[in-house]
Amino acid sequence: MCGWDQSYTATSHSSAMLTSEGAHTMEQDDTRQEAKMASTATAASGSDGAETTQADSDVDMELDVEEADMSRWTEAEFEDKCTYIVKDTAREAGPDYDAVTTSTTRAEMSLPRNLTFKHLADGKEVVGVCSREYIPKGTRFGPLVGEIYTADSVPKDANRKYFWRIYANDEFHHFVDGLDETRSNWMRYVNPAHSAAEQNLAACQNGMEIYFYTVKPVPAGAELLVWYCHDFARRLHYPPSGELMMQKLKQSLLEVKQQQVNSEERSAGASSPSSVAVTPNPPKREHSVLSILRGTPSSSSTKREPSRPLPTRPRCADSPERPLYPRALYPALRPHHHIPDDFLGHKPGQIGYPATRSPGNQSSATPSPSARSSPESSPQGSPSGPSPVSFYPTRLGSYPGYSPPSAPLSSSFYPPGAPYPRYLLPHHYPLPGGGVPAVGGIFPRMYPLYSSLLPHHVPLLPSDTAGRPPYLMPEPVHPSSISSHRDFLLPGPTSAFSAATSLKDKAGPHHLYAGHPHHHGPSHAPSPTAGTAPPNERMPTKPTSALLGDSSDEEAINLTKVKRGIGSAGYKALPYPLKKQNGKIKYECNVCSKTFGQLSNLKVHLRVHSGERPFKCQTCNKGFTQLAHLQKHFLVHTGEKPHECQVCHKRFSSTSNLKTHLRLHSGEKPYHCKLCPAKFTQFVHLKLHKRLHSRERPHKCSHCHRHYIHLCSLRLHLKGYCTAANPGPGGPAVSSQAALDEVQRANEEIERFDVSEHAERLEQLQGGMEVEAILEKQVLGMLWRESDLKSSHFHPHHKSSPAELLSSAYGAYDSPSETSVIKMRRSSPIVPLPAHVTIKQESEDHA
DNA sequence: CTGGGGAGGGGGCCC
DNA sequence: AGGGCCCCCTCCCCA
Repeated sequence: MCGWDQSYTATSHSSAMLTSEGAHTMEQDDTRQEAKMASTATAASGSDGAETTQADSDVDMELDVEEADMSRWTEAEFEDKCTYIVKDTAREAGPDYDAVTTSTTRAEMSLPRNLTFKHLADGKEVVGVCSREYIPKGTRFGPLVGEIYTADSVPKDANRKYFWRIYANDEFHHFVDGLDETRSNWMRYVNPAHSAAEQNLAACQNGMEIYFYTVKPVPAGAELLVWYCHDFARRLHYPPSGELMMQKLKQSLLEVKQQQVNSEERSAGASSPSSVAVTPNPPKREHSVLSILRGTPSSSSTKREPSRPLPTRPRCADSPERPLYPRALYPALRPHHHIPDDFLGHKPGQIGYPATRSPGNQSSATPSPSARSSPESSPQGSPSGPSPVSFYPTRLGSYPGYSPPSAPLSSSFYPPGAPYPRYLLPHHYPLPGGGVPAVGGIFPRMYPLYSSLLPHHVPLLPSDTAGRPPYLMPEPVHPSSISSHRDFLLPGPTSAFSAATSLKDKAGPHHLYAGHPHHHGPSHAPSPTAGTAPPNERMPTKPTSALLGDSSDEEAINLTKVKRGIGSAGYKALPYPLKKQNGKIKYECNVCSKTFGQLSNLKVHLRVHSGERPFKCQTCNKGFTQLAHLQKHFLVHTGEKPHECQVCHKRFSSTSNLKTHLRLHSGEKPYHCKLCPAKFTQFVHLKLHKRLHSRERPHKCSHCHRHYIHLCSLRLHLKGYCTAANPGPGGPAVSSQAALDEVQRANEEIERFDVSEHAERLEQLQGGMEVEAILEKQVLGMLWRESDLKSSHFHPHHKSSPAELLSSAYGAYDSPSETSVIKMRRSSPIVPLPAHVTIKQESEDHA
């Protein structure tokens, strides 16, 4: 497949000089096509395989996506099963757009809107990519964009930090270089995952492109951290996780240390730090190391580029034992650099390799940690900071050097112009002449530890590749044959992973009234002022597809559906999980698990998660998820109020508001306060009212959560109505559910009493056990009576509540006579209601 | 603080 | 499958 090739630290790929990595001819496009075909075939066999019913496929697929361990997925499975596609934000300028036209690079501009960059605290430098919103599992980002190099076209001074290898038929095909921010996309900024736990993206090669798939839901604000998918790692002989990688690295370091000892014994001609990395005449030991590591003679490997079997990773398939990141080690080049003993002394990982192996000039494919700025993964130190040893604490347990420092990032951490040389790791495969390639891509940014262990501030210079014939790719090539399905990706205004609606639906924002902010062009005609045109001229009627094909805003689409749409034979899986509830098929939302009886409802619902608002108001440019909402909204501008109250002839713009209004006439107040008799016509009013009851309640029950304003209330509660405490004498039995219900009701009544003026007055008048005894008696009496009256639940007449009883015990009951000195502020909490009135009980008990 | 209205969002049902 | 319509709920503003 491909890899993060990182061998050189040159600042750009401008040079046409061929690198040492190969003097081979470039793969032909048809090869890529073959690769894609092969990939497709693999996908078919790796996922659904045999014929299944559609329903089965759907369910299976969804189960796969939701529950499957994606770490075991093949790249084909990722391609087939992932549900969402997030496309890059389209470039604002033309194809020649670059940093000249704006201070923002293309790479930054390409960031999907559901993502955000992580910057250094004091700078603009991008050090990572975070999610802006929840991103569901199974979302695909990509493809990776960058300069395309074949083995022959790689500039000799190319900085390989951001190199990714594209393979065709298990043979190297070309590089995608994300180094140049004006030619790459945002994916270059994604940091590598240091562990499987933190990994939320899996890098895959689908066709001839690199994609990142979410392997777990990514909550808003979380940093995207990528690691190779299983296939990817396996083919590169990389560990399947960051942890294992670190084990490898550690072990490599051990070997490095050994080699260093050996080299120092026999070689006194150590190169200077700067020259070491590019020493054209590598020490002999490197040769042997390479041979050991690769299981092939380094001499041969140095002459071939990955596209050929010899030097490429695929070629290493015969030596599975090969260290995964041997190339990350090049201590021999830096005889004096120090490798912390505590680190080196660390027990090697399980995936070991012969200790005699020497890292030599091999470099690691691990990404640099440049973007790791989070507290948990921030890069260590700065080029001029403390020693690497001190920079890498032991946070990662067995990978001490791996853990990020607690020290905050400094802008100097990533010197401009110097693409994180400090964190560059040697490339995996050997270079001719033993040069030390800088690592790049994601991995080079991944292991600060590594670089920290390298000679201090030694820039990793390009290996000696002079003399190679220059080869220039005409343009970054994105094998179109591979990503043909992307042609079906259509704009989605705001979302990164819009639902898998139909292509038609995905064709673009239904942009009737105003230009979408992200759309550019003629469609952006100024919208008329509200009310200046007849409503029927501007009233939203139907979504248009005027912007169909304008992918500028498209960031997501249902991958599965797209595939089906392009005729992927045999693929029947739906992008939506199917569930059966009461014998009916339900469509379940991948994000929130909400189910819908109709697929169209789910599709509309998915806009909630995706943020897609296809229906735009031309007047105010506000977007809506549904046309009906836009239509309703439009009344704001027209002033139209189609709904009239038949009682007072007042008009309303919506039926909902009319209905609320009608309660004023009917007297219906469906929202009742549980703690007092207050009732409201609108729920929001009840909510506001409830704040009144949230005042301090100093008398807390030591057995349960209840707390009261008045001590007498607490005492009453403790008299036997605290289910957490032993029921007191006379207290209700709590052994049955019915009894529990009784107690619950009693406690509710006590609470009502507590917040009532009765409690206030009673506590002032007297108090003590005598009062409580009376109150309790009344409560018990209420409960018994209530029990007796259960059969006549809809007793038309007033039914005494505990609070009333409590009050009446002191003559405070606010009976119609209203003679008592203590009156309830309002009427009784329980009042007869018209049969047609629905009481909307509060669902939650509150303070 | 209460009460009324405006506006928007989500979802169900039917065509 | 998609669109249309409707309802319910919620939030906000203001008197």
